[in-house]
Amino acid sequence: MDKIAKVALPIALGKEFDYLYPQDLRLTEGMRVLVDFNGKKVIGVVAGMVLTSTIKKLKSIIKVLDEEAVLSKEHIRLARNLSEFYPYEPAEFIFMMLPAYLRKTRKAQITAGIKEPVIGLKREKLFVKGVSFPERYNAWKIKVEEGLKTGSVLICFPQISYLLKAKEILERDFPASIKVLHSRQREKDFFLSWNESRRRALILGVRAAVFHYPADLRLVVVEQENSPYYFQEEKPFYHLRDVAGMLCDLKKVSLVLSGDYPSLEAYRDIKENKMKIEEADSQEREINIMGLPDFNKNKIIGPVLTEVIRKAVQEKNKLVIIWNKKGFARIIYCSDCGHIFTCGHCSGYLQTSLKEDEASCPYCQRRVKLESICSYCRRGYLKRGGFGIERLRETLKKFFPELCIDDWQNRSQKSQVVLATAQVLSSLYEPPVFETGCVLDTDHMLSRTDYEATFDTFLYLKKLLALFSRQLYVFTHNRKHYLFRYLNSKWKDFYEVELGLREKFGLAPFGLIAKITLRSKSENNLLKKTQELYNILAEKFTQVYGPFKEEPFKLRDKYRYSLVIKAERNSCSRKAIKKEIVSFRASSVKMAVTFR
DNA sequence: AGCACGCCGACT
DNA sequence: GTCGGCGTGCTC
Repeated sequence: MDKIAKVALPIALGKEFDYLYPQDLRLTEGMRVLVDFNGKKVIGVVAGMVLTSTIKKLKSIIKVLDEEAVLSKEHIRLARNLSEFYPYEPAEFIFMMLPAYLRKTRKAQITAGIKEPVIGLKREKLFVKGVSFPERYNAWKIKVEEGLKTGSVLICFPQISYLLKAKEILERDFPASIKVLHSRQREKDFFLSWNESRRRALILGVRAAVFHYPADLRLVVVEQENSPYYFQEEKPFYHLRDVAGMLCDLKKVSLVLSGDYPSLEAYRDIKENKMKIEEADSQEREINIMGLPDFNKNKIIGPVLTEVIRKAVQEKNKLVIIWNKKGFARIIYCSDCGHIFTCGHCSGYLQTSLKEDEASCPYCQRRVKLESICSYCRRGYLKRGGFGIERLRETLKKFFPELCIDDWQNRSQKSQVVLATAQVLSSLYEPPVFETGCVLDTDHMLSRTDYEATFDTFLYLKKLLALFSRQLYVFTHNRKHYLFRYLNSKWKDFYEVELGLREKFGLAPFGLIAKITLRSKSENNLLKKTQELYNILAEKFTQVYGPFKEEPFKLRDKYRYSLVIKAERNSCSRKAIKKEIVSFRASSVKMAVTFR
């Protein structure tokens, strides 16, 4: 008698497929198999075994690729839980859990994962708040030590550079057990590291490492929990915070969130006593808010900035000016017809760097040679508009020819004024190197139209504050914005206000915001389809908004519209939205959904 | 998802 | 008449 395996395939289909296998074959869940699917040989992962099937003509498994299960039953459980939470199929998550090296028909010696019995493990959810990584690390280091006594510990970092910096510190305390998992490793190296991390390891990983956890996991630490890098920006969209939470619930192990400030999601959990907080902070310093007169909104360099620079130089303070706009000019336009140039494949404006006669598209990174006359009207010449950081530096040099002004990358002992974009934030794990900071682009951040703009600006300014040993100046034309009322009070005061607003308007972390983005090469067809979907959704949900043009509207030759559903934040809404998305099929239109 | 099949309008 | 775009159904 043959038995039947339920096989997950690397195809976004809402079900697993049944295949026969001989009874005497040693086959378990989590093993890779080669099967014939629709006339093609594909790799699948056994997601379950059954004795009967409703399908009459079953095919047999061609070949079993592993002797040892690559994934545990629990991994498959987690994939199933995730597919309840997010609008994707278990198979998509199962294949994310597989190291890329094993997505091909490679024979691999896999270490058996061990699942030691856990006796009386006390479980906790904790937020550790501290200004710098060393400060926070000192607070949760003991928990890592404890975890490693009986099993493995996973620490997630927002970026690879951050991970590598932290590794230097962690190596001093745990020299033997560190394994690293990130996307810049070669397939084979990642696989080897993954294989070695299957027992008694301290795993340092980035976002996706959460899917590669070992069976003997005892603790998950999410370092710098408020980082936007923890949200995966492409399909399947997910947030590490959610996945880590689900993983820890499933494995019944502790979760430590670590950061300078909590996300609003984490803060809500703290407030509702679902999570404890430990504050390792030293005293907070003040941010100097420099209100600017309204009449010269377009001038970046005015009397207030000039005064701040003069004062810093006089007091021999090193000054960093932050302006988060790359390059030289932000737009290129014709002096005669006024046409603003795009790359032709996206609707975003081309930008230039000082040195080049080339411009580049901020969305698709395509480089375009600039002609001397306008290719549209053939009359005008090309003009450069807007301020990128390179142009700001050139202008400042004209104002202060006697000063040594450098870019962040080229800073030296001699630099008196340094110009930087938000890249300075990636040096957050280092102690402050400059005395004074000066943020010029706060208004740009605040003018973003999404509801997270104020909160993001708060974090942006607080993070910048931590970089400077003496003071931080923030320039704004918008002095009356509620952010500035709370910037220097207790951080919780701002969180309370922000949380109150989110609750009032049904936004995250209270309401559920689903954004459905549709894209297609044909603009008319796309709008028609988007409206069709709107009508379907409007029947099922009370709050449906759109169609909205995405920014940029055209990206890599595809136009993009989005619809937004506001619903209650529960699994019921998630399921209902997922159901509608799956059943709406339109050829030539691609869809993606994000939950916030 | 990928592919085959069938319908229909456009164009040599 | 035939080419191609698009909707529909199916894959164990």
